[in-house]
Amino acid sequence: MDKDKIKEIVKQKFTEYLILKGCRKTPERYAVLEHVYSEAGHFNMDSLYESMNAKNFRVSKATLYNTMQLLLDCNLVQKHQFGKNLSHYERAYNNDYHNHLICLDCGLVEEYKDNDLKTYIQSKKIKKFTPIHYGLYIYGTCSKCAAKRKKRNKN
Amino acid sequence: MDKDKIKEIVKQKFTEYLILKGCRKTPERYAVLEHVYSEAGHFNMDSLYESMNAKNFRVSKATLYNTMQLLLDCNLVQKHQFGKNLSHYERAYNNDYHNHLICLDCGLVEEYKDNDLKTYIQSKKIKKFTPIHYGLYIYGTCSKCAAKRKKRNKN
DNA sequence: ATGTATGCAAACCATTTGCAATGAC
DNA sequence: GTCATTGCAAATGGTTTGCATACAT
Repeated sequence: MDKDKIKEIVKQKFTEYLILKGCRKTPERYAVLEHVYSEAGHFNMDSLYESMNAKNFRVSKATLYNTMQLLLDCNLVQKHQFGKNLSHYERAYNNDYHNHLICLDCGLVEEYKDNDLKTYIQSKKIKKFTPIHYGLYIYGTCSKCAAKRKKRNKN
Repeated sequence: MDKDKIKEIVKQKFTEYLILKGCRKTPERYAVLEHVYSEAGHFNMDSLYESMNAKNFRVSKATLYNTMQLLLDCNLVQKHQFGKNLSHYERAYNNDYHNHLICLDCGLVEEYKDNDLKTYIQSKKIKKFTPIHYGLYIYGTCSKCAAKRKKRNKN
């Protein structure tokens, strides 16, 4: 789908959510949404803050966190934690579902698509629990670090 | 398998790892391993610290973190982060594989077994990546919070 | 004897919070 | 005009680090 079309739709969804919750429709909130949906893949608060600054839209970290919580609540953003205490985020609407491969040594995160798995997980019915989203994280070593590890273990 | 038998084996594995890495076999390290394998399910650093204190084995937080890193490195412990900046851990050896259901509202974490999924994921070959372990986290609302949410959204 | 591991306290750093000023309604 | 939201700076809290002491080798 067209990127502008997607932005249009998520803006609409966000507006509905803000109205539902009785929250104000501030320019800061829409700017954050706009920038989040301009990011190609994962980002963290610092990188988002920097990229918004670079595009001359200055919001405080406090507002960034506040707005991100709203976006998480209305499922327009998904949050990830890959083992470190730095949260990663990515847009959730119209973002092809993918799992994550995380290198335990260098921290590299790769996306890994598996539609069979997606279908399987989504077909599952879990009693007494209403799933909203999920994440599959596969931890291991990327090819580069696997080589380094081998070498290191010889010492 | 018998709990004492498991402790015996992991102790053995830990010893091998410490020797491989040229690390010292200190009583603190074995005490941490022992306590970790006495925990029924998930725990965090604070709860482990408390439970070790309660059993009159006092280790510093620094040593706890240091030792946990070693146990992670040799795959005797698995680390989880359920969306908050508090890491959870659980023993990894002979611990039936299970996925996690996390309630976004109250933070409750439930285990959820699915052996078909386990088999499926483990059969996957991923190029240029060597998997060591993985985690499937399903976020949503538990039955209690789903009810509360419904009510809240009416306001 | 040597140098790694420990305990303590301080430092770190992502995230949260308190509060005065701003601005959406 | 009212009160939610913002920006700033300070606080929080899990984790990490520096360093003197203890102890495994």
